[in-house]
Amino acid sequence: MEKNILQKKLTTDDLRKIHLFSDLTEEELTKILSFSRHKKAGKGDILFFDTEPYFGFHCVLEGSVKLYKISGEGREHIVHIMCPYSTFGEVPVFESFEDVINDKAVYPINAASIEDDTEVLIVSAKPFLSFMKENTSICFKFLSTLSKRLKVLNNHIEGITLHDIKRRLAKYIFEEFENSKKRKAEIERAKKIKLKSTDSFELPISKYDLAAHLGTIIETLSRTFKKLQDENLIDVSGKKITVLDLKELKKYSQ
Amino acid sequence: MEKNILQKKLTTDDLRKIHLFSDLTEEELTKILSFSRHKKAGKGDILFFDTEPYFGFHCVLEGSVKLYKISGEGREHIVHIMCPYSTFGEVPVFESFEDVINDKAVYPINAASIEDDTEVLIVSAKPFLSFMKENTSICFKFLSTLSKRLKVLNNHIEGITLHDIKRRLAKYIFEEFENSKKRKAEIERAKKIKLKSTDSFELPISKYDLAAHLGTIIETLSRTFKKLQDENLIDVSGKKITVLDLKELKKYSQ
DNA sequence: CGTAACCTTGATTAAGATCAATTCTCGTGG
DNA sequence: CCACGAGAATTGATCTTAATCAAGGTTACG
Repeated sequence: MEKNILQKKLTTDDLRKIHLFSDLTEEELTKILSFSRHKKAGKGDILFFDTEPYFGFHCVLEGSVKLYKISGEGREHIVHIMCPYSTFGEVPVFESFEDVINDKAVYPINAASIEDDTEVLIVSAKPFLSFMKENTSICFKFLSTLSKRLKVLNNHIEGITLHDIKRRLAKYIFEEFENSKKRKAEIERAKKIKLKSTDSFELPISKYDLAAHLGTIIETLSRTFKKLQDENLIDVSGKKITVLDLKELKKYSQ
Repeated sequence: MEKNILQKKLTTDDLRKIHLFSDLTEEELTKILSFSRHKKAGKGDILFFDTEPYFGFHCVLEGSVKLYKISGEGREHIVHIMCPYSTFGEVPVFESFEDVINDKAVYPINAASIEDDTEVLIVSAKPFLSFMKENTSICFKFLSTLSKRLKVLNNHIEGITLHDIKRRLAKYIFEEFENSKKRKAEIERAKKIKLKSTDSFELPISKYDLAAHLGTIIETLSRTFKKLQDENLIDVSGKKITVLDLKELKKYSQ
């Protein structure tokens, strides 16, 4: 089973699923494919690291990717967790066009896969910049993407600076629970089946990564899970979280 | 001295100083002026608050403005401090065009003036959106603005989550010192004069605001200033900071 | 010169990190 | 099928940082 043989060839249909490219024509997508490449990554594989010379922006096709910073002592803080069809590492493209052209741009953050069989698309920045000059409509998509990201970051900062860990965890669980319900409804709609309803969901990331995302460490996370459990808001069993009191959880988390 | 009489009329020259509008034609600037308004604010005056219905984006013309979040207990965290000619509150414009059109957008953060005689320009979002459809070149400016902001926020998160207060303060002082040197050089160039060289600068914001920006409180900030002073890195006298050991300060701050 | 806003300093407390020791879980190979 | 070991998660004891509470001191300004 040679991996290289299995590696599928990217098509314009793959690109079309990416929000950023959703309005482009077949011809435009083919153009983008011509300066893009495809990469597979196992759990923990680094896609790029902070201050590494910039090549281009990435897009998750399969699996998930964490964007994180590391302190001098090796402590990690996960700023973003990217899911399929979202782009990342675009900031340098727009921050300074000159720097990209002159190969002076660098990645502003670390990125690593957090799942096995993660697949990403890598779009080379320089040809993309000239592409964009002729296809300005894509600018609006980027503006929307970056604006949403800014809002997420704002909320992230708010959480870290103004709420304690219990609240942050409660908020994470509440939001992840709502997301899981949405995803489930999506599947039911797409496959026209009815899934059995449940108040449980699986944590999509490891507890280690969750701690690093909430700005804490795994021991504290463990204790905080227990506190929420002791208050009968949730039940924790491995990665399975059962929401016992959604109303209270929501109230508490905001 | 009636304030309304003194209030000067905005001209296209005022707009031209704003990076965002720097490439626009006289005609385009006049158009923008037609749906913009001018506002004066004293120290502490609120420009908009979190979740308030969205009207449009702002730009500092004079003075400075803080963007901040507040916790349930009233603790404040300053995410950004905006200086003249920088825009803020643009995120809702791009985050969802529909929400803006349907008057469903809200401001994502609080904004207040932190100086007396602050002046801001307020650009109405709806007419601006249609303006932008015909002037897509301005998109690139916005992309650049938002990208830079994302980078700043990333660094802000990094500081808050991975560095202790002493390091954060050292970094702030180092950067502010470098800024003050740049500003001074700028003035020398513009006015063709030679200012006497110095290792001092004035804190551009109150210590209260600085604490809220560094993610701490004023008592801790005071103690941290003292620590840096005891280590002979800086000297503090009111708002005047003298850098005694720039090399060490830089080394320590990163 | 009086008072309010701002800032500093000290004593105490609390949240969460660190260190250390188990326990749990799960995949692997005998 | 069980034993083993590695990585993940939990739990406890202790320590550190920074927040809180409380009291003075400075400065600026009418």
